[in-house]
Amino acid sequence: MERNKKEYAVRIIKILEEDYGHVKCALNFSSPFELLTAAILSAQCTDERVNKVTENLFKRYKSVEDYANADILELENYIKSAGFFRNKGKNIIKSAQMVINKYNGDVPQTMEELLELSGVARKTANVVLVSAFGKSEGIAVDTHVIRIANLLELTEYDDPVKIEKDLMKIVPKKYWINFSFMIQTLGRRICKARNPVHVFCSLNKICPLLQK
DNA sequence: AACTCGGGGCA
DNA sequence: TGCCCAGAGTT
Repeated sequence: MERNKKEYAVRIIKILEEDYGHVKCALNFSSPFELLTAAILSAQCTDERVNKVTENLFKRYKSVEDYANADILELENYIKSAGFFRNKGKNIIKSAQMVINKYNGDVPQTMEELLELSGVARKTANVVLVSAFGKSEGIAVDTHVIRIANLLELTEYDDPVKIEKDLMKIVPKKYWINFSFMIQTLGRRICKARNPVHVFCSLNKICPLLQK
């Protein structure tokens, strides 16, 4: 079963690479801490909306110190439209303080350390590792990945931790980074949670949903 | 395992 | 105007 699923996964990846092989992180940022901030904001929020928020946020706050010393109410005002802004504002400031106090101002580069930061769990940590540092200790699993991996019958159930473990067994390691980017892009643009655009889907020849 | 934490887009 | 989208933390 594992071998067949691996071959199936690679087939999917090869097809997706034709359309999405060049795709990178959808979040805008110009430093690791900006990416960390954007990634924290992206919880339960689309990347497009995060980019809208960070456009002004990144003009107002330039350094990790600026975030660590930020007035919570003022910062919250900048990030309101990303939703859950009271949690996220607190988390951004607390994470900035920890980056300064514990890591000398540099965003840490391991999963274990990133998970200690406020507002950072596995999905966000994976995003930071991949896009800020080009490292991957796992596969970023968001709702797009859950939906599409289940749809393609690569995985089952909806526990992101379990899905990530299963995908790490099925997807060859050299594809981990691109797999997330490509699936997320497909999920945002084509294979949406609602009203998927089957005609434009790269996978419409093999999608189990369309074979019945 | 179940709950809380908002706001924006679209019908 | 009400439904749906998108993760982390706490109990």
